[in-house]
Amino acid sequence: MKDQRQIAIREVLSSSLVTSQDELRRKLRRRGIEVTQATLSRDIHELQLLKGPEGYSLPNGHRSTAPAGADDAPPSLKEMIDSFGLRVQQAMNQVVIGTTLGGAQPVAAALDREGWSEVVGTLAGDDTVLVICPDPKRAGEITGRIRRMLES
Amino acid sequence: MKDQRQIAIREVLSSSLVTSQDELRRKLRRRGIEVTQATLSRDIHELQLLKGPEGYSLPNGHRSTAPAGADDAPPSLKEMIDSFGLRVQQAMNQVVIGTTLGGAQPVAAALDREGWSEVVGTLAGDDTVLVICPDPKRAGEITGRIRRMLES
DNA sequence: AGATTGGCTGTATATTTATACGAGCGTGGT
DNA sequence: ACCACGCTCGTATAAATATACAGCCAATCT
Repeated sequence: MKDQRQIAIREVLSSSLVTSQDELRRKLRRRGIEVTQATLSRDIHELQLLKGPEGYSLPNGHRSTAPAGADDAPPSLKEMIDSFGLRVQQAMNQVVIGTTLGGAQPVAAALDREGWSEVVGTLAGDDTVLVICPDPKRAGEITGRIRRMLES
Repeated sequence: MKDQRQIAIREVLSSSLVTSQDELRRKLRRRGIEVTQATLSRDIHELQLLKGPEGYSLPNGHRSTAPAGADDAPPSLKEMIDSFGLRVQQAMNQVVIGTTLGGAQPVAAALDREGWSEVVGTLAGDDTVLVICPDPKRAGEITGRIRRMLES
């Protein structure tokens, strides 16, 4: 019942414009599927459909957030540094974090997530994260904070 | 007023999870922007933001409509900033441009294409472009120019 | 100047969506 | 058989979002 209905929903959406759940309900009824708006709300949630000014649409290939599967809390910076961090060093207003191979991206992402005001932006390669701070003073602040995580 | 607010909205969304317009309203208030839910509804419509089970998200750069003119002139920096740009900030002789995920590469490419003399080089990650300038003064020049594009 | 137009916003409210709760049903255990 | 559990769904309603309407302001026209 449910599976078939959800397939039908995707079919309807891929071929016509739907701007409300009630409209979707009417279109499904023409296909012989009769349900309430509440059920559609739940289906839409499960299918991870998106609603924009142009109505509902199928989940956009590129998930901007998580790969949808495992929904845990995102790992903290501390955990990332523990797992991947190797060394930190400051250079003027920049901080360079050395990581294990492949660890730079996750560390940079976790760093961004912290939302620290001393961080203007981060760039990650394969095993190096470059952190840009407004000035040397705040770069020092960040360096210390990360070094402390490394050493804990 | 409106332009600045809409930029702030994109920034908030790119860095935190927002599941309702009222939540967005509170987060904007912490940034000193105070508006009503009704206005946000209109902004969200104009920005073509999408809402899914995971909250609001930025439109996925690539407009689905009309894959028509595939090979036109390469997109201008202005267009790239409009599509992907979130924020600009200067740090000494560097300029950091925050973009939507995946937007850094195209923005950096467009920036290179401009051939500005104040730009020594660019580096792009996933959502951050680092622009290196000869000195702070010229970095300020670039920052202003890009900020103006953001706010248009 | 006074009138007119258009953009932006808030208020109030209509419309749409999400959810608390409970009923119905099939499965597996005792 | 009986019960417990889990899943699906509808009803009723809470919560969230969109919009009709009006006020305000600045720019432009007569």
